[in-house]
Amino acid sequence: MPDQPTSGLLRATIDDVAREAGVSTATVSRALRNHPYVADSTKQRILQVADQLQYVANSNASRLASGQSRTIGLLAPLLTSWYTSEVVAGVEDVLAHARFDLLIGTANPLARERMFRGDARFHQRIDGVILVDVFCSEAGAAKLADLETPVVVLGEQLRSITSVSVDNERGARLAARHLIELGHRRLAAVGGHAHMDVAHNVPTERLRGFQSALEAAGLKLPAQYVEDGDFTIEGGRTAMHRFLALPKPPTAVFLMSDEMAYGALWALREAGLRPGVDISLVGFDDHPVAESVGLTTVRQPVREIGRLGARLMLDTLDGFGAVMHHPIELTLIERETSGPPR
Amino acid sequence: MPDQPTSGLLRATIDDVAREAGVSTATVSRALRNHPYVADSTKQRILQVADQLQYVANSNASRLASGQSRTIGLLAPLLTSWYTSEVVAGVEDVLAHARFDLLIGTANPLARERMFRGDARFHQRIDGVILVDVFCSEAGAAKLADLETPVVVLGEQLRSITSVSVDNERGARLAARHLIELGHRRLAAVGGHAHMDVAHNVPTERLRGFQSALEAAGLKLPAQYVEDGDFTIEGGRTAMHRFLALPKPPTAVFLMSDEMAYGALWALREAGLRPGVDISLVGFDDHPVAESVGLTTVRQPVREIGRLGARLMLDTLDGFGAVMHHPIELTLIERETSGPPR
DNA sequence: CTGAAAGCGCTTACAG
DNA sequence: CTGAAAGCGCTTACAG
Repeated sequence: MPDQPTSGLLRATIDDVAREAGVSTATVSRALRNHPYVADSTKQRILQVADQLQYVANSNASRLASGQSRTIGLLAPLLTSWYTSEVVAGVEDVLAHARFDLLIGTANPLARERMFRGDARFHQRIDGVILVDVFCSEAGAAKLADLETPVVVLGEQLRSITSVSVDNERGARLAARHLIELGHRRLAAVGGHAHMDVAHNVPTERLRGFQSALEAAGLKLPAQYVEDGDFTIEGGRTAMHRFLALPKPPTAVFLMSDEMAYGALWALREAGLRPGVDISLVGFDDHPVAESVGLTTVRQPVREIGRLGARLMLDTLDGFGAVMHHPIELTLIERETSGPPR
Repeated sequence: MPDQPTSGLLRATIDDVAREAGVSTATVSRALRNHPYVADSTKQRILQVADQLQYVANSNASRLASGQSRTIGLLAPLLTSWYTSEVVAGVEDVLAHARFDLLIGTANPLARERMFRGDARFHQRIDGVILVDVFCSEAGAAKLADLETPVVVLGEQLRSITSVSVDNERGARLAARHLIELGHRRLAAVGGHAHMDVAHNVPTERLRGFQSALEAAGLKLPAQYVEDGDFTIEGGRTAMHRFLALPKPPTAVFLMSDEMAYGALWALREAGLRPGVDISLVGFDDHPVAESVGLTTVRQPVREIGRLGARLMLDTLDGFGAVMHHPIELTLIERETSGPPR
């Protein structure tokens, strides 16, 4: 039976450990946080007593005393999308293990403004900020780099800030080339976020990549073959219906998210058309449901992106890790919704 | 320009507000937290100064001083499922607005044991616990009710503990009756979690309801018409393939989650069978993708369940809210995967 | 209705 | 390598 210097119902405090180990609380504090200059024998004894008493430092007290919040802020334009939830899950996972809290906020214009301005009251509560799909560009990144608060950007490649992103142009090219190789000549693309006040580089880059692959094959992308699908199922459905209503509909469509592709699949069913036979579809993400509907798609390891982002933030706070860009691999997964044109 | 008694870069503290308003910090603390016995004029002045200084209490300090952690624990057997993520999103939403933290844990046997035992060290860090789909039964609930820590149970109807749940038997009956009315006589069911060490009432209740509806119609549910789909896409696919391999396959299948239904849809496509024509399918949840694949399903407002659970917890902590069960409405959504048998 | 003061449980210069 | 002590920013009996 472990000794219980206080009532069995109360959590052990640092004083309990200090008393039991016959040292001061300062030494306990140092020993438990691996500070240098603690005699090895002392440290061993403290560790043992702490373990015996099942001592865990009160995080409110240690944060108050140290002035470190151990809290990371995360800003994203859309919190409810599958993509963002996955990223957040990855971030949360790593942060929780490091005993950091996560403060999530929407990247509305006000929050962005505060970020770029380096609003002290905003920063004082957090040790660092992770930006998910918040369009910065090099100009904004330069300002961010000037702040006292460490920033990690997810979804965009930046020079002056630690960032992790996929090569969107390449992903779109993968999709386009696949369809071109199958023999398609009339290709269309569905993006989104054109209406959002928060600028978004993702659809822009993907469209550029898609376009460049078409051009390389001597093909054109007419304006009526580009639609805004709002990155939602419903948006993808509407976009596909628009294509189908065209005098000369495309034979293949690239949708910049799997969710939009589900909407397109829905539209095809409504029109009595067979995906991969009458019209080919390629998505982007490899969402959990994609495999079951046979969707050909460009896979990106979303949760991994979140995990890596969190780790980079932790490294930065530890003083490790230089500012650099971390590219993430993209893979084309061929399934049943893409096939040769009729 | 607002006065800045301290450097513009530092967050205002309660002392700044007290000095500026010409009162003591005790009065500021009371005024800001709506305590009684603060003169109205004093309160107004303090509120104004606080607003001007953009004062926000340091939560570490207030939690340390008050001894209240303002943290709710959440335990669930499976954290990565869509269902749990939705519940958590609902809980988090309400809790964040109330400035409560959420501590998420897996409901593994150890954690459960600590719960039921009322382990002090576990409870000392949280103000309350929300249990999501952790099987308790009345016996376990009675023990939980004895703890000092408030508990809210989600997913099971209990007498001695505040709980919110859907009527699983009724939901399954809705699905069965719909299929029977369409003319089906050979009905099958896919559940899951039979192998989990954490007992699970959900599939049990749904199976019971399904069975009772069949019996009421003079039908039987043979053992080979019941499969464990593990509540995953892959599990649903495997289960459906087993049914199809039977000498006399069912003409309609009830899957206890939409994700399993996606797997069943996949299996049908692999077998060249048309859902709603060759075989009818009914799911459970109304997952975001369900509508786009035309899945007939029993809708439950999952995020709402999480929201309500969190609100009940907050009410309990405030001393409001009696122990009671809160039932949630279930609706059958008829779509294209269900139709008359061939 | 209000204030002086103790205390929450840690961390961290400072001195030894 | 170690300890005494101040301090982090609040809350809350206690006294008035």
